[in-house]
Amino acid sequence: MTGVSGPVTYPRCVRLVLARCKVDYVGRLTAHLPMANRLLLIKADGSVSVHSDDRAYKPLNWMSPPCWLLEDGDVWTVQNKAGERLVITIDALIDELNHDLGAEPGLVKDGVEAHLQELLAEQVNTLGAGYSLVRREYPTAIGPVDLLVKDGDGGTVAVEVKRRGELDGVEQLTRYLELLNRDPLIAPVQGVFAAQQIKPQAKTLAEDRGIRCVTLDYDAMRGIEPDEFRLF
Amino acid sequence: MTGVSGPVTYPRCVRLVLARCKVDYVGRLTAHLPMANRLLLIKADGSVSVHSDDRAYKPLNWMSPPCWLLEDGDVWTVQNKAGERLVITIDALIDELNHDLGAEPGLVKDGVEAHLQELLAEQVNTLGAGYSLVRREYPTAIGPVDLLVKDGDGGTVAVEVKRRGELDGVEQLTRYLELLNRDPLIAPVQGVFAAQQIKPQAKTLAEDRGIRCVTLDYDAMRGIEPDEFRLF
DNA sequence: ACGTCCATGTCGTGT
DNA sequence: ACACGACGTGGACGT
Repeated sequence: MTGVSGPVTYPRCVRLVLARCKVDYVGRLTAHLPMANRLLLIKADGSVSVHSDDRAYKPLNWMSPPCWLLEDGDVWTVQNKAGERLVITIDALIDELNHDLGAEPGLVKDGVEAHLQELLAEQVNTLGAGYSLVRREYPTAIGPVDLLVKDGDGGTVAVEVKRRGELDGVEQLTRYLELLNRDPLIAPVQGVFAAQQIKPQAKTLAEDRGIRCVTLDYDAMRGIEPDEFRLF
Repeated sequence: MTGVSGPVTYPRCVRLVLARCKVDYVGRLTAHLPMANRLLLIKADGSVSVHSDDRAYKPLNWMSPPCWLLEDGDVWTVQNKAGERLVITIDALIDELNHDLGAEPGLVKDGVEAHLQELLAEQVNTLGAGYSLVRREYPTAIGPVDLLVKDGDGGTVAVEVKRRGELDGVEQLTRYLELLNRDPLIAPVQGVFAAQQIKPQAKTLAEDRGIRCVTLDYDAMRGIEPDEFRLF
């Protein structure tokens, strides 16, 4: 009805609306939803998502924060700074539920790539006798190498760590190796592709390029003391 | 042409539950959510997702269909065939809302990569005078090349079409070119990287590898008749 | 079932 | 702001 201007504070409330509506999105692409019953989920972060009763957790349409919802009668317009627009036209409200959920303590994860890398950094001799860590996230012009290590003979080795080893990871390591091997101060650099699971194509491509593949056992690694402690 | 997924009828209801709960996921990784108020969204497709009041449309935890929800008192266990488990322990139910949304007519999209590829296939002379289409999705052992075309001199050209041109796309085209150029019947094959927007690094890498970069204007292409019609 | 690739990917991190 | 890489990526499509 009336235009809203100035700073908008979101109610600390999740808002669930069941409504018969149609939706149009114009942004990175254009998309249209014909009139039908849907769930509109408006979160305290300002996000709006339009759900049907399928597609798992993915909405049919959505707008991510930061964005702004303007309710003008039965036309709800959600817009972001980039000019993307989500226009929801309400034909009929079916039901609505609001509630303040309070603070979210946060999700705790274990077993992501960072943990693998951390464990392998502590246990580089998993890769071979006499191996030692130079550093994690070794910086290069095209991004950091997961682990830079020395083998038993003092040769340099670049290690790419993945949970799941696929083609992309091999390409990534290949780019690093190309770059590192152009530097006469550090060349020659060998490559190691280390992952919990390595897809056959990735293994083939890697070995075709002279990259050694190592399969990691996260549970075993988690149970093993760091290299330093094992010296005693 | 249009991304229409036909209407699907589900017999059940969307179920919205506000509850104080804790959640544990054990599967591809392990994750834990301490006790707090959350939105549980159970869809007719069987999916379960646990939302806080932020994170845009992404749930904190979820299980995708096909999966099965077992409610045993205040302990809800969702499980899939791979043995991944989501255990939701309910401390208190706050509110609940159920409704049969009925059939979803389906989302219609316009402007995805497939449309770009389709338009460029009709207008290959955008790439150069005398260019002609051999075929879309030209099959190779490592996947289909978006467009295979002939240039004005009868030389073969492999085209990779992207909405946004990034490094991955260049790597992808490079793999195709390597493979195609090993086949004496078709070699030499030139590469063209065509996208609505090409990132500077992708452009640099592509041109370093002798791949030509072409920026596409989707709106303009949509307004242009196919090559065949323009011959008259 | 596996491989490949697109996605309004989203999200964090470092520059 | 941009670039880069991880993600329980998810999902579609082809073999």
